[in-house]
Amino acid sequence: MGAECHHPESAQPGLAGSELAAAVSAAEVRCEQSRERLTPPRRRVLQLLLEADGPMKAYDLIAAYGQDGEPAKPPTVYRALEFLERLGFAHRIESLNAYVPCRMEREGHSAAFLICDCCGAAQEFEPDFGPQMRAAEAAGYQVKTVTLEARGLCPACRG
Amino acid sequence: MGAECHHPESAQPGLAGSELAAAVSAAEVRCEQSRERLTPPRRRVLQLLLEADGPMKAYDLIAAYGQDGEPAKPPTVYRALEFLERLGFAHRIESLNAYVPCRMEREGHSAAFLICDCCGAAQEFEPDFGPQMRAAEAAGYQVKTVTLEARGLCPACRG
DNA sequence: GACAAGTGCGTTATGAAATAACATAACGGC
DNA sequence: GCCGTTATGTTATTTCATAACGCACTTGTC
Repeated sequence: MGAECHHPESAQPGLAGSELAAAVSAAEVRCEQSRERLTPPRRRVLQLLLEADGPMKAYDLIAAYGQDGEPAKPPTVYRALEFLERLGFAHRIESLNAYVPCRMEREGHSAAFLICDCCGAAQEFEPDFGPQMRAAEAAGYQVKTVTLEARGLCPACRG
Repeated sequence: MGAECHHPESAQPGLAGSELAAAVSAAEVRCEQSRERLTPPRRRVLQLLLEADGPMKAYDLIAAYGQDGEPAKPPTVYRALEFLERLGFAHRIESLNAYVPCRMEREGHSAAFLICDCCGAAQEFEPDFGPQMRAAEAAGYQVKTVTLEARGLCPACRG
C-alpha cells in the first residue's frame, strides 16, 4: 500500500483549484437542498478528502486539519465524517479504516470499491447489487445499506 | 444490537455437544489436508466462535479464552483469528469489528453477510458476485477477495 | 544425535482508532 | 427576546490491534 509500491499511482489524483472549489460548491448546494449545513469543520474535512490522492485515515485528517499545522481534536473530525457519510459526500472503507470522498454522480446509500493491495488506490464503482438484494429478500431481510470491498491489484500494479 | 433489542434472536444459535465436536473435527481434517496445524490456541478460538450465538469481538474472545476465567493476551487471539481467516474457518465482519465462524460449505475466499442493526445477528449467505466481478474486470482490476456487508433488519426485528 | 530453518507461542509494551461525557455556542422559529 | 435544537470545543477514556523480543517445538539434513 503505497509504502511498498513504486508503480505509477493509478488512483484518482486529488482535486485542486477550481475543480476543488466546484466540488465544494456542489456539496454546499446539496446541503441547502437538504436543509443541512456545511459548517466550517465539515467543509474543511470534505476539502481534505477531495484534495487527497487516496483514502485518508481519520488521524491523517486530524493531523492535516489546521492550516497552521495545528491538529484537530478527534471528535471534530469524526463528527464531520459522520455528517459527510450521512449526506453521501464521503464513504468509509471498512477494510482500510479510511475515508474517501464519494465519486458517484447518483446519490444513494450503497458503496462499492476496488481496492489495490499494492498501491492503496480505492476506486469507487457503480454497484449492481441485484443478486445480493434478491438473496436478502429471500432471507426476509430488509436491507438499508450495502457496502462491498473488493481487494486485489489495480491495472498499474498487476504488471 | 442485542442490548437494545428484545426480539427473538434470529441468529444461528451457537453449537454445543456433538455438533460442536463435529465442527472442530472437520476443521482438523481440513487442516491436515492443507498441511496446517490446528494448535491449541487456534482450536480454542475456533471453538469459542462456534459456541457463540453471534459475532464475537476480539476482546470478547480474549476475555472468554481461559476455561478458568483467565483472559488470553491479545496477540494470542489475534494470531489465531488470522489463521482461522486464512484457512477460511472464520470471517471478520469489518463494520462490526467482530468475527464469526464460516457457515458455508464451499471453501472460498469471499464472504457476504446480512447484518441486523437491531439484534446484531449476522447471517452469512452464498454471494453471487457476477456483476461486481464483471465491473472489476472492466476496470482492469485483478480481484483476490470480495467482502459484502448488507445492513438492515432481520425478519424477527423488522416487525 | 547435532544442527539449522521454519513456524508458533508467551510476554511486555505500545500504537492506532473511536467514543463518552459535559460545557459552550450558534441557529431558527415563534 | 426566548427557547428548543443542532453543532462545536474540550478532556479523558475506551476499544481495537500490532511491534518486538526470546523461547519452544517441529522438520529435514547430514
